[in-house]
Amino acid sequence: MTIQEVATKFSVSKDTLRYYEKEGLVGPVFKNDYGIRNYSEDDLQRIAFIICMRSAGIPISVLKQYVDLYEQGADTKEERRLLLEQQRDVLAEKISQMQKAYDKLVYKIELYQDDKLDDYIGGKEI
Amino acid sequence: MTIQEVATKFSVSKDTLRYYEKEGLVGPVFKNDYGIRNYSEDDLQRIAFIICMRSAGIPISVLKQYVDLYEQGADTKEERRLLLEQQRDVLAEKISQMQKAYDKLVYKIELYQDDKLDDYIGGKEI
DNA sequence: ATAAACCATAGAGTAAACTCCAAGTCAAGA
DNA sequence: TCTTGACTTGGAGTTTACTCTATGGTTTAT
Repeated sequence: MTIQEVATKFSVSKDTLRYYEKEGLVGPVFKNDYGIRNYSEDDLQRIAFIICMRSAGIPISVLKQYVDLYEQGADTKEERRLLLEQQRDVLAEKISQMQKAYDKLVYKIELYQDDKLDDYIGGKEI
Repeated sequence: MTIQEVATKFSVSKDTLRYYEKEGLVGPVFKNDYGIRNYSEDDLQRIAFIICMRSAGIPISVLKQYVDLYEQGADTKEERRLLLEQQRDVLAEKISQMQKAYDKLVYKIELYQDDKLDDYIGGKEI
């Protein structure tokens, strides 16, 4: 699969794919005699994982750590599990924060619909 | 309330509070003869709102827009409600993305607990 | 055979949101 | 009185994650 196809499939730019590879999150992807990338099924699965985690805001540095552990082999399983558990907890916290903000927004929108909101600068409810 | 007290109350840095003020999200906060800030109750409510929205990832530019509309008075109510509705939808989408990533993490952790994960580089399941 | 349309690399540039620094003012305690 | 510590400002610096640019090679259609 060419870089353009992968980029389209995952709705990211080709630059981003090359950037992830340079950072060691993906690949190294196989290249033909002219240096053109040809993504394998395994590459695609890795990319899917990375993009999913990135879309949730998990930093590249953490994903890089995980990938590095993975490439060190079975000895690091425990460490990898721990890392995933930490990130799961971070995500849970973030989701709860966003839910709070969401609820506040919904409440505020209701106030607007009921025309119950202050109109003036410095009012209690912005 | 002094800047230090506010910073402690909301677990942000004093620099961040001054930065928000410079960007026009908050205040202008009242200053005494020596230029020292004294935050009012209204300032605190505004700060609570801003920090809640920021913690959910809503950009400063969008919050600035909202604040600006607010300060233009009652004529902008409709526009403000629309803006909030848009941000509510953006948040909903983000929460769903993060939930997906969370579920994937939980599943992966289960695999680790059951020792069902590939150990080798390039394996299907990273 | 030449231009269009891909691909490549290295490295510079960008945007967002802080975060830090230098230089200075003021108030209180030893 | 002098030092310590909290505050001020303007502006520079940092981090993260891309994104773009310049330059150049390869295939394909006219």
